[in-house]
Amino acid sequence: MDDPGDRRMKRASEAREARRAHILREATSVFAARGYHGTSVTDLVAAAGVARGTFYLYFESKDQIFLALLDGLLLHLRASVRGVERAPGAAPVLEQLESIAVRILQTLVDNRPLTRIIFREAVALDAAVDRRLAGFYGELSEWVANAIGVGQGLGILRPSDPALAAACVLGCFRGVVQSQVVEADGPVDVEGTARAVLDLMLRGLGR
Amino acid sequence: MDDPGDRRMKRASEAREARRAHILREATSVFAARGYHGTSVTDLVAAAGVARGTFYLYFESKDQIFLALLDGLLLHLRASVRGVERAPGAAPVLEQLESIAVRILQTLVDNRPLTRIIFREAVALDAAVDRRLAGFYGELSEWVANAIGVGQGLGILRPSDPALAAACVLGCFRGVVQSQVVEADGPVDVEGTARAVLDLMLRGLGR
Amino acid sequence: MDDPGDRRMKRASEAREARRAHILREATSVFAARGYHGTSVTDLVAAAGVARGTFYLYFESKDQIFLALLDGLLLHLRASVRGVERAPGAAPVLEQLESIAVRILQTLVDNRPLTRIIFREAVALDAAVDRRLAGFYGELSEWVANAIGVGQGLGILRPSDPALAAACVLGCFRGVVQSQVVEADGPVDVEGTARAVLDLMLRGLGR
Amino acid sequence: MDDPGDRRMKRASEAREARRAHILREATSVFAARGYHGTSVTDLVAAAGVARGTFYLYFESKDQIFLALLDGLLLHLRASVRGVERAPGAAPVLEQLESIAVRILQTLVDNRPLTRIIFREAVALDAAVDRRLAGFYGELSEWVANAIGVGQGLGILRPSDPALAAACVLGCFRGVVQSQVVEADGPVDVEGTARAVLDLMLRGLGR
DNA sequence: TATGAATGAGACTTCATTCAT
DNA sequence: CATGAATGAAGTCTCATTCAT
Repeated sequence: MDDPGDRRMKRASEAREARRAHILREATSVFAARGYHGTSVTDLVAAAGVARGTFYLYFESKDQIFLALLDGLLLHLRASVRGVERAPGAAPVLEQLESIAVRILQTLVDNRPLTRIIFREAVALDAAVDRRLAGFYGELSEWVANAIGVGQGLGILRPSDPALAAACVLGCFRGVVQSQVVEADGPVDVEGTARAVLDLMLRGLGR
Repeated sequence: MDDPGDRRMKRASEAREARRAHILREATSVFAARGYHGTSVTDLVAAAGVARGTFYLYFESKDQIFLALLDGLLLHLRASVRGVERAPGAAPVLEQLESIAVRILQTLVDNRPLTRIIFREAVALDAAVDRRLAGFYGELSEWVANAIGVGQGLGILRPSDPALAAACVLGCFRGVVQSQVVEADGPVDVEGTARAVLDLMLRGLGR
Repeated sequence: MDDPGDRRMKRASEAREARRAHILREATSVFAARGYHGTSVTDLVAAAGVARGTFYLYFESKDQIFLALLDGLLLHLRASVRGVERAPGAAPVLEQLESIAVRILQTLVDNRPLTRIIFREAVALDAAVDRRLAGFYGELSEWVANAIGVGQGLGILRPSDPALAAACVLGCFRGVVQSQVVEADGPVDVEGTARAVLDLMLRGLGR
Repeated sequence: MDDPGDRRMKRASEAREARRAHILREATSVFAARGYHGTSVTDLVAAAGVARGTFYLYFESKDQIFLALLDGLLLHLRASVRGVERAPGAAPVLEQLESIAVRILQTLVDNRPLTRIIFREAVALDAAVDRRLAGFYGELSEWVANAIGVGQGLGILRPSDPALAAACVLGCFRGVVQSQVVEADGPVDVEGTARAVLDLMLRGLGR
């Protein structure tokens, strides 16, 4: 243990990781500002302050760095979504839902540039990106549909097609994120917004 | 009348219009299949079976043909959105809303390939296209927010931030279109879906 | 004689000639205003008010109409250049030279647009144009060199290399035309200028 | 000093300069052979033996490489034109004029291909090129007219319109260059020609 | 590992010329 | 003869990626 060769390798590997992270971070801003198609590799290397060749030492292609960016956000988002606990002593269901909504919204606010990229460029960039996003969205839909189903089973929610309802809920959420996070530029009242949206979805506009 | 010169001109003009329509129609498929950025003028002329130069006889540029496509859809959509009538003897408000929702949904279903492009590539296509889409979305948001405000004034809807509610409603609708029209490939129960979404938005998931 | 067929053919031929002349005349202005390369066939047909196809009924190509224009000017110029008469009773040699200079200058002034084209576009447009202009210039050089040789033989001019002197004389003339006819836009004192140039060439700047 | 980084940078910079010069040199031949308008970027890269993109690494456009070529020549020519010194002890005025003429002629002979292009394509190449050439010609005219004015003031030259005389002188010179440098292909007796032209311009053909 | 010059496929657009009507 | 829509070769320029140093 403590072999100098290992140490050197470890340090080198850390340096490598740091550089990769640096390029990725800078790329986020550039992609957010200019869009995927509006960004050239020249822009990316200029922002990161590295040579063109260096870029390809860390990322296979322009597609791949975009994919890496995307994966970073998806990782955060996945961590924000947790199953609703029904064990005795667990927090009330509504509180749980609210805290999930808050966490997701917070993650998106914290990663505003990245969120903008994804919301603006949508899909159709690349088959790989497509699959990634579609996959995540699919998971999310399923999770929401499932949660709705459970709620209906518990008698908390009224009967309706869970898949359609999930599409509605996600779309609604998406719409709010679009207007508050993507288009607007100011601070977001994460908790208030999450609560308002949930309230709207649960009780509707009517009465 | 019945001057042969006139007749010839009329026929020429018709032929011109037909050819333009043909190129436009083929372009829709190509754009839908390959995306806006993935489509080159070469693809467009190959699909339409005309020479490169011919394309430019009918459209100024790749941007312009896409804009023409988009404008066609926006025209239909705008026509689908009408103010709610409150004159005595007018149809009940809910029915009116439903019929608006049905018309919009139907238009999107009727123009599925184009709808797919727009939903998939979202914004960030082109400055001009961007402005067009953003403008339409802005109008729509305003219209919905306004309608909600009116509803609240009439005591039909409960109080809430109309802008946020509008973002929710549009997002919700968008989410449903995404899942039923863009991602799915089968026939859509336009009326049923519209009714279900409206019901959801008005009464919520709860109870 | 006076066969109606002949008459019809003649009239048709005249009409044809008139139309050709019309296109040619309009082309002169366009070429003068935009240059050879800056002029498209579209410009030419627009100026003449005929269809694209019609243009090709009268001229083989864009090159050929330019050549035709050129030939028109060269025809005029050639007519202006005559041998110096030495027969007893002929006008004094100097007077003859002056009148030649005046005639050439006048022709160029009368055909200002065309003159501009030739002076500005020079050569290198097309092998045919090249040969035409080079041929005319060669003839002119030879004629001037010959005249100088004759003058030297008569003891009117001092000895010098006639070819070099001819290049000088023509160049000098060309320079004056460039500044007075091509670049300037006002009226030209043809006689005064011709006399001044001749005087300069014969007696020099010195003393 | 002698930092390897510096050395590498210097070598790279030299290599860059060399390559640029190489492309420029080859371009001269191509332009001379095919004319400005007859030359495509494809021709230029083929002649230089570099890839399409490489060309644009060194020159902004076809216009710009031609401008660079032209600027090189104009630099030389401008350097050849100096004011006539009248300080006591300066060389006699005539000798000074002769040496200016010799230097200009020599520069043109040394850059025969480029001289040919400019004389053959004349103006109307490109707006920027046009302005450059017209500017230089204007300067030259002014300089000559001014020199003639001075000569007239000193009583060395006889009275005449300096502008017209300048046009004559430049045209004359131009004519000689055209016949000896542009059209002919053999060696040029630079000194003899310059002396002969000056003599002709000063003393005229007459007597 | 880092660099950045070089590459070349491919994008968009123009325009002289043809040909069916 | 007249027309003008159609053609397609050719032109300019960009940019993701490679590779010798």
